[in-house]
Amino acid sequence: MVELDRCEINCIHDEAVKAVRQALFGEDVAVSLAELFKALGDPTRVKILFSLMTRELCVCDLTAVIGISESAVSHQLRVLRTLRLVKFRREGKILYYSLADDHIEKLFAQGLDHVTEDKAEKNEE
Amino acid sequence: MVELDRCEINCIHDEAVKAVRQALFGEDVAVSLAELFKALGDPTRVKILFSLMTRELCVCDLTAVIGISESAVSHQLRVLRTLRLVKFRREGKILYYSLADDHIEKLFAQGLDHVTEDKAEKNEE
DNA sequence: GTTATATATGAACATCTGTTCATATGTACT
DNA sequence: AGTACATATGAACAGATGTTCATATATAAC
Repeated sequence: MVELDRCEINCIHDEAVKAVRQALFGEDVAVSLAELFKALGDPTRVKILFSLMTRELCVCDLTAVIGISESAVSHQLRVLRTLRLVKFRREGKILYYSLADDHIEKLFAQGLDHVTEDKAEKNEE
Repeated sequence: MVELDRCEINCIHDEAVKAVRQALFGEDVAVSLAELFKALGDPTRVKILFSLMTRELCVCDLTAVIGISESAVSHQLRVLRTLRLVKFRREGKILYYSLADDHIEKLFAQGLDHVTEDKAEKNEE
């Protein structure tokens, strides 16, 4: 947190700023949160996660479901693994991926809520 | 949806793929969801939104709270506005921004859940 | 050991993203 | 009209991101 005791500009509501700054979580939390959402912020990864909401799948299955290269899927799975959004179990040569926990489903549900509500609101496109 | 009647590779679980493909939402929904999450996937925007969870603030306030340039804040507010995550009201020259609806708070709550749970799990860093 | 299959990974490259800087818009006041 | 202030916006540029291609693992079967 950069401690700016007073900003040059003068339209500032001092008490509000002070209060909010105190309520604001730390830089690390903001970054972690952003990383999580960023991981969810790609169509390919959204499809992967949504696919895994139905059942566990191997990399090949995901390739077939989503329709992109195995390498691309694998790379994206790594991102999701790093952020603990998916886990996997090995069975011979095949790796079965599944969702790491149920947070993702709840996040998706909330997200879909917002998206569909938007669609209804603007009523077009 | 690209209709690939059969993939060349042969580790595929046909029924699973078929079932998941049918359950999978359309390309447009995936993209919309990804766009929403992508908007939440940046530390600056996370801070802006979290700040607005406390109370409505003008651009200057946000600049002071977060500690980045007014222009940067303004650009990010545009992103958030476009995705209907924030709204604003004018009072003279000052624009007061606030959260567009309560979805964001719920999304943040879920996200924080995941992040803090992760932290506890790996128990380090 | 070799070969085949399933997946992972590194490098390369084009595209996207966020900030900065300069400039424009809109509102209030004189 | 003009000036000042709050915010928006466009261009530019560095850094991040996602895919492809080639190559490397890991397991199974021979």
